[in-house]
This record gives sequence, C-alpha cells and structure tokens, in this order.
Amino acid sequence: MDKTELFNHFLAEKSLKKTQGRDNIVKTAASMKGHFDAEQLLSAVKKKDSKISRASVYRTLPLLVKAELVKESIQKDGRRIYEFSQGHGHHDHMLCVQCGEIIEFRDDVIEQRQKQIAEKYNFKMTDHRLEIRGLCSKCTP
Amino acid sequence: MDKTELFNHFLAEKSLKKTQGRDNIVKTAASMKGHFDAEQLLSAVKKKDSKISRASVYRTLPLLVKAELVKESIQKDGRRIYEFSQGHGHHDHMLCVQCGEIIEFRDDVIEQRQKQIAEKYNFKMTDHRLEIRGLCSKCTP
DNA sequence: TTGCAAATGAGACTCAATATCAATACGGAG
DNA sequence: CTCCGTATTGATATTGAGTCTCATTTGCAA
Repeated sequence: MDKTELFNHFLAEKSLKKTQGRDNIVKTAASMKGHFDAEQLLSAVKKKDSKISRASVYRTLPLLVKAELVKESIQKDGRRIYEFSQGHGHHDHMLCVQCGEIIEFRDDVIEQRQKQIAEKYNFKMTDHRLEIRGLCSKCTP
Repeated sequence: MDKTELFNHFLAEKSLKKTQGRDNIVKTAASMKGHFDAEQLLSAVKKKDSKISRASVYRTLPLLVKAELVKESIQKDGRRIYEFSQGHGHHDHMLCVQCGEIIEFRDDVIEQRQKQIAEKYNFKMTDHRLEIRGLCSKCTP
C-alpha cells in the first residue's frame, strides 16, 4: 500500500474527504527530498496546481503529521521544518548554524535513557526532540 | 562578582555601552523566577522603568544570552522561552502539553553520549537542546 | 441526481520579532 | 568637567509565519 493510499485510508477513518488538493499535497510531500517547510511545500504543489492556496497546505500539513506520513522536525529561525517519513524511523538532528545543513542520527542509548527519565518523573512521553547545534565538518576551520 | 557586574564586564569587552536600560533589564531578568518570554520580561522591566521600549528588551536579550547570563530554553507556541542562568548548569526540559509545566532534568549519560555522537560526525557542538513532550504526572489520567 | 456538510481559495488578520529613524545619552578626548 | 561623535533608545512601522473568515465550490451518501 503506497503513501497516497495510506493517506486515503486515514481520511476515510476520520470521515474526511478525499480531495484533489489533498491528493496533490501528499504526492508532492512524498516527492520532497530531505527537509522542507510549509512555504517550500506550497511552491512545489503550485507547480502542479497553481490554484492551490497557502491555507490548504497549512491545513493539510497537520493531517499528514497525524497520519504519520510526515514528521515535524526541528525549528529553524522560527520556521517549522518537516520531513516526509521515508520509513527510516525516529532519528534526531544536528543543525549546522553556518551552512544550515541538517544531519540525521539515531542513538539507541539516548532513546532508552529518555524513556527511563520520563518514567522516573511519571511523565508520559509522547514525543521528543534532540537537536545538536554547531558547525558541521565542512564549516569547521 | 555578581551578575550585573558580569554583564558590565561583558559590555566593556565588546565596547558596548553601559546604559540605564540595559542595567534594568539584567537586574529584572536576574529576579525572574523560572522561565519567561520576552513580553513577560518587558512587563517586569516596565514596573521599574515605564518608559522602557519593547525593542530594547528584544535587543538586550541576545546580549544576555551571549554573556551567558540567560539561556534560550525551549519554544512554546512559537514563542521563545528564556531562563536566567542560576548557575545550576546545563539541563534539559520536559514540557507538559496539557498544563504547560516545564520540568528540568539533567542526565550525564545523555550529555556524554551527545559529545561522542558529535565527535563521530566531526561536528563541533556549540549547543544542544533536548525536549521531551508529553503529559506530566498531574495531567496523566 | 440532489442536497448539504466539508473543503477550498483569497485575502484579512494575529502576534512575535525585527527594522527604521529621529532624538537622546554614554563615555573618551581634551 | 565639558564637549562631541556615536551607540543606544523609544516609538512605531514592517515583516513573516501561521491562523482565521467567509463566500463559493466540491465530495459523497442517500
């Protein structure tokens, strides 16, 4: 079952309507390489459907997140950054403050440790975000 | 050497001027308990100096961050949250999405692990932020 | 096919944060 | 201590991401 179909199922489950706009948005999101923000997605969708409105993209993004097709990634200069879930599971990010590159990594020790900490505080973790800022290897003098 | 004096040294080093406004802002920031955003700091400073402008607070906050007297904490509803560095060192945050409570914690295993990860990628870490979202013990059904 | 609720497009609106700019105040030179 | 150039300030305009509104359109169940 491909991503578009998954989204259709999601819509059906929630009694939401399958529309041309939503379809274009999922398809486009799925074709985005790497990380993107709402405006970038909007421009991309506009290439297929120049009539799509900013509001539709902003309205559909949370749906894609709920459907787990898209993940909210880090925040960059106050902008929300997203990424399409390519099935490669949870990971964290390093952000180069110089060139803006985003490097993904995953560390099970940290993952495990977070669970333990949440438990210790009786905190029911639904989400977590680890962001390392600094200079990537290319930008280090 | 107290915090205000530290800031004066910072200003001198950077050839910035010591002004009444900046002084009120540091002193007020130092008196803030827990986490605060720019608007809260502004209202607090206004109690001492009703003429202080929003711009001055927004201009001074980055200075306080550079002087390491204030830390940028998490983002909450698109607002930037700060906290005065009470000398209790680095820590991370859990944010209750229900009641908004912010719980601080510190875990050396995670800290250590982050360093190792950054090294592995030849990434020069300057800062990092771990944010666990979910429900605090009070808000868990 | 029809009826009506859901969804859309266009643009107004919000709100944090930044930029502008004339007036003011700091602090080094004298 | 006084004067002067420049950093800083206050007031306000502007930006920009994100949200809201509402008349119009569209999907879909009957």
